[in-house]
Amino acid sequence: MSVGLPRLRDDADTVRQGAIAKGEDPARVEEALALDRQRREALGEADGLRALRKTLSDSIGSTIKGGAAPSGPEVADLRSRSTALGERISGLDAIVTDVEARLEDLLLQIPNPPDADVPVGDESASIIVRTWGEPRAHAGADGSVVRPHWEVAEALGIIDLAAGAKVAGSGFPVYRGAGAALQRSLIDYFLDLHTREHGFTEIWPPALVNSASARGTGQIPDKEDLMYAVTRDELFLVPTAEVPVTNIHRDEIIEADRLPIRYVAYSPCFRREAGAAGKATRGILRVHQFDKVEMVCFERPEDSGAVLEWLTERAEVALQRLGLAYRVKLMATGDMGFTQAKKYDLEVWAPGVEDWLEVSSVSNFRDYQARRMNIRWRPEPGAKPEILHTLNGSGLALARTVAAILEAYQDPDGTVRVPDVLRPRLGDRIGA
RNA sequence: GGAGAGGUGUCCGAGUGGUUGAUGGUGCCGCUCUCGAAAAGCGGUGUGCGAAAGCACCGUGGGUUCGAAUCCCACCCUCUCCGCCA
Repeated sequence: MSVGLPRLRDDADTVRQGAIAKGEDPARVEEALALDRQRREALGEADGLRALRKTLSDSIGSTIKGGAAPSGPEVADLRSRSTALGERISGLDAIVTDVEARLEDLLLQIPNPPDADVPVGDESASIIVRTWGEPRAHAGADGSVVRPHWEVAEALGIIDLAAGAKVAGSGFPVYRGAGAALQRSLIDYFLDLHTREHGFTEIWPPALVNSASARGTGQIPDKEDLMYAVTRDELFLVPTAEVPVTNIHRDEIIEADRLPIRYVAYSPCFRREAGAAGKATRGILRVHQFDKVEMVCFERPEDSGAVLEWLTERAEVALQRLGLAYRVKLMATGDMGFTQAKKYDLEVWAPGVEDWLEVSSVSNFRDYQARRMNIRWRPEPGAKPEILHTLNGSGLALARTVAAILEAYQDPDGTVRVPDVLRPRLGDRIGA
């Protein structure tokens, strides 16, 4: 992903301000502009020399055809001049290659400027834009308390962390019985919701991707440590379905009548999450493998702003149908990451751990991601292709949603009521 | 995993070292003809960089050469047959 060179040249100030707002170094903008000038200079000179060489080579051809001896003095002279040009050209090419590599590297370090309506500041500047539902209190009127999901799950025998640790390692939960069925049901319910009611096309993607795809969505180079790698085959386990699904259209030109393209995909997600254990990682709050249904949109540039709102609402519908209280947070510049122009997080209330858990992140990348992947569209037949806009959002991530269900639907006797929409699939109660 | 065939423009398909960015067909756009359509005819029609001239791009990356879509090497992918498996 990267900021486009034309924008960098024409609108350097916005890019610079955006970098500052996101806490990145704005000096990279000037460095990139300088490298861009260097590149164009060397490229221009090399192109001129190439044109000259082409003329010379052509005249060698026509001289020989005209009857001159291929090894005669006339031809030999042309040849040596052409060789000399070739040497100068390869010298310039080496410069261009080097400058381009440095430029590309530098562009990767310039963040996507945030939209104008994104609050500037660190985490504390993020805004809760709305809240839905009534958060259940941790303690009931009768003095009972809602237990954290790992206690409930263990008592019911539906999540077995120890078994997962034995067969794979810490952070790889085993779901058992009704727990496993709950996973399957949620995936199935979310996919049905988004395909039947929201018009998405279902995709079942590969769970491993090659390095070109990992590069396309920006996991390489900056977030490479996040992924599990199968080095023997140069493949990576997907950290999110965003990676395989967005890459479907890498290096394509899409005709206008095919837009928008909206995919929804389930995939397991694998994340190394090298980091500390603690309160935020207990139970299944932060694991190495979890399941997620992801929505990915390819849009006309003029639509992406409105589609971000729409996409956020699609994720909200999933939480509403499950009857889980949640809040929508508009992320501030310092809290939103490198590649997004605007991002909402959905946080569900978990009364057992007494915390809001992030279960969905919905982002508009504008042209940043699509440029990196070279995904374009043609506004009209015959028109010049333009970079399109991409967005994605979880709809939803399972592990934390499951944690919220186990806590919000918990009864004092230790059993868990099944949310209405899942009852046709699961029955009325887990643990009864 | 083994053997063979092949990767060229929207698609099909020519092209084995010198005006080939690439013949031809097809698709698409425009015009002519027609009441209209079809048919027919004529013209146009790739992408990137560049202010432009121009340069680059024939799976990818190297190499040979004055000059490579064309020759050499490595890799990737697709298809067919065999093997193996869910």
